[in-house]
Amino acid sequence: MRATIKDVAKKSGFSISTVSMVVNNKPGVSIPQRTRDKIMEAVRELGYRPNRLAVSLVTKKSNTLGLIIPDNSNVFFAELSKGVEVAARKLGYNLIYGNTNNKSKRDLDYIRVFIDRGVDGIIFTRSAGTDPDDERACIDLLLQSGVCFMTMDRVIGNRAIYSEALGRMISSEDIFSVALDHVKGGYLATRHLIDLGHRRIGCVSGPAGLTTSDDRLLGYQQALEEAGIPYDPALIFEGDYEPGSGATALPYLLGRNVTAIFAFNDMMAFGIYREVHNFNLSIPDDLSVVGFDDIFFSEIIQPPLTTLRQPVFEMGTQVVNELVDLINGVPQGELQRHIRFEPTLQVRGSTAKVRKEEERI
Amino acid sequence: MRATIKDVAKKSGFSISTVSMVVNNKPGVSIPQRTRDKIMEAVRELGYRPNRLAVSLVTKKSNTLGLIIPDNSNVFFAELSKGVEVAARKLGYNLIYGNTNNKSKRDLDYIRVFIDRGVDGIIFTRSAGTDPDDERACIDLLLQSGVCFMTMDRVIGNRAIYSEALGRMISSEDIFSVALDHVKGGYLATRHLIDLGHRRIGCVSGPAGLTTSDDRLLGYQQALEEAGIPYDPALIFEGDYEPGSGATALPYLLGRNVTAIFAFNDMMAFGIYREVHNFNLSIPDDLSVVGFDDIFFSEIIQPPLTTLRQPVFEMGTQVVNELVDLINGVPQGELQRHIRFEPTLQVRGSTAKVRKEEERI
DNA sequence: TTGTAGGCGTTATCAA
DNA sequence: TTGATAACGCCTACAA
Repeated sequence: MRATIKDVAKKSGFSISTVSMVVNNKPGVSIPQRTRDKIMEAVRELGYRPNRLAVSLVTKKSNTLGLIIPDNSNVFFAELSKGVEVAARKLGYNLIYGNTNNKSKRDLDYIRVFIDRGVDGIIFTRSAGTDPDDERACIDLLLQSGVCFMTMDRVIGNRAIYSEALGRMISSEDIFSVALDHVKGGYLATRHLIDLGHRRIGCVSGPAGLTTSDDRLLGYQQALEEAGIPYDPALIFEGDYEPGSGATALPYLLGRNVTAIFAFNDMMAFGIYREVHNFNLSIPDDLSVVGFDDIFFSEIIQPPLTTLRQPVFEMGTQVVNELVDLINGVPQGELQRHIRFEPTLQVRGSTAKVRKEEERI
Repeated sequence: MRATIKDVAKKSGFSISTVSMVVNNKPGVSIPQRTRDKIMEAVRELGYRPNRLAVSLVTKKSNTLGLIIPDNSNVFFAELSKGVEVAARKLGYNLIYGNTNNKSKRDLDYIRVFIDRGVDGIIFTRSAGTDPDDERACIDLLLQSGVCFMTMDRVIGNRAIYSEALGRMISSEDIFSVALDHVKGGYLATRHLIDLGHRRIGCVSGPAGLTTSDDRLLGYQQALEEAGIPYDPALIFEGDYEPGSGATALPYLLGRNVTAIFAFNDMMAFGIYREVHNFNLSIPDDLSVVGFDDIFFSEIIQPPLTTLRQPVFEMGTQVVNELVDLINGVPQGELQRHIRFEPTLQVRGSTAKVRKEEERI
């Protein structure tokens, strides 16, 4: 069995409280070096380490942050988590992950698990699951429990949601967030294609309801409008951010004579890459493709993917900093409720000028 | 503040113990439906959920498994984790992750965190960190603490390590493991290249000391020997399983006139893909490449990568099953200490017959 | 400087 | 069928 503070007390000949003070280096109390040495020796010999469960139970602090991400196997999230982890560590927090595989039920599960296990704060990137009840349940749980939390990447609170915990509709003021300016990203991607002469630009969007998708679509529409190109909803194929839906979208969009496709993330763009061979087409000669995220593979794939870079590391750092401020009770006035980052367009080989004969279409 | 069992007791008019019994559905005690209803109503109204910290403190069970993985951004581990997570869920366990970024100090950190927070079991895939002291410290901590644990993928215990906890050298019998038959994988990869006529086959290995690398190298040597090709250590470039080292290895190996490269994982193979353009060479015409892991991208990259497939999902499932058996005290005789899976060669477009003029070399 | 005692939120034992 | 009460391992006033 593992040594407890009692064992250390017994072995060293001092009382439990003295041991506790020494072990935790309590400031303000002066304990003779000799006592300290004796106690620490006992600690070493017994291999004593405080039971965090017990400590948290009484201190109500765990020095642990919970991170909920929707899809571990999307490199974008993996890289985002890295930023979070490094920042958390730097501030002395441990990080525990929950991966929901985009199931909204698991969002709820993990929030529960984290709260019940006393994390100090939660970083929440919601799943793409479509059940609105689950979404409401999540934020209600979060709000009601009183844990500090930040939403990341996929923002919550821009849709009309009634919160029981609040007893009113949720506003964007209730929920802090760190994310990219997705509208701008969508705009830049589309604008780039328009500049290359494309006019029939298809989209493989993400699930409707996710800000990452809705906002990018908004940016797409803005760019079209600016260029005087009418918006055609038939050119939007709703994907799910996984490669398969990129592949599915391809024949649909080709059937609508698009000359370029804006995939709302790189994974789906890869799905298009994989599928495009079956149509005997080549990127970018026959079809331009723009992705989103700029994950590692986008650079090495052939042709290298034109895409929008997200400053993942910085974003990860920011959520943690903001969250920890929140935890430490920094006055809300000094906190930025919504932090937005700028996407940058990485032009690579997957986009090219539209071909002359296609321009006529 | 969050509602406690006391609040429920007060509100419902019953005692704490009765509430506890009802909430936990204690078998064996018969409590009138009317009592149950009243209590459950109070539970609902107060939104009561037991504090898991307190529960774990007394039950010594947390229903949580800790998973330590070395590199979140390597899709292979992401997919492996998925299998683990699904299996854990199926058995009613929650899973918390720790990502070490291949820093051996963090292995230690996470093991501590997990133990101190009372996980029921740990699945440990060690980092590639090279400090042997850390490695020893890890297993000593694990062994000494008495938590159930399994090593996964990267096996521990095949090297000579002295354990203080055990008071003797560690043998492979002390540590359970689930992994691929890496020797066989190395053999199959090399054999495939030999069958294509290659005789100067370079390797980009993983860090020496990791079984995944050492074993694959062994397989490589076996295949060479079988074919009567002398083993040339100069053809082995020690990588770190990250893409960059694939890129670094390329000029080194090309300088040694290899006609094929066996990269010990797909990530490094991608590094080679990225770099190969700078040498005006093409895969597979000028250079055959074999990877290892068969992650998603290997199929869509051009040319598609010949690689060794690991049954990640099954492996994830197995570790969990085995670990939970361990936790439940299944007699050790009924447990398989070391479970090995078979790799399968996926032949794709990155390997081809060696060119005639090169065969002479 | 050190020890005693109370409490954190539960479960479990044993009476009533 | 229910309710005290003693743990669990630790921290923290408050006393000594």
